[in-house]
Amino acid sequence: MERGKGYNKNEIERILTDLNMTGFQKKVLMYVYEIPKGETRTYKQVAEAIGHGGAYRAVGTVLKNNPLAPIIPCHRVIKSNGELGNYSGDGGTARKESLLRKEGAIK
DNA sequence: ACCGTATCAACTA
DNA sequence: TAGTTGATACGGT
Repeated sequence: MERGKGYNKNEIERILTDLNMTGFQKKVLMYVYEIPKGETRTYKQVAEAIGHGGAYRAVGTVLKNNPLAPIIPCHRVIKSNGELGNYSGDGGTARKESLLRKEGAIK
């Protein structure tokens, strides 16, 4: 059941608040945190899901600043074109592709 | 296929 | 307060 993170949605919200994150930042991070394994979401879809439809650019800005990189599966967020986009984590976009392929989210 | 423009939020000076 | 940046999207040429 537990993947080893040991964090709950409530904990994430508490941490984000403690980091002085704005509502937009928290919405994006929490939504991405709830993306199920094997599923991928586009930046635009995430933006619309949190109520900021056209803020797909801002979504990328948030993930780039992503203070919870090891706990939030930011690698599940891709471009609307089906491309992976970019990734500021260790290994860069190559790592992102590897993770998504491993989960079966992509071919 | 390539380039330019549109749009939104956060960061820095 | 204003200017710049950025892990994008879409349309026109």
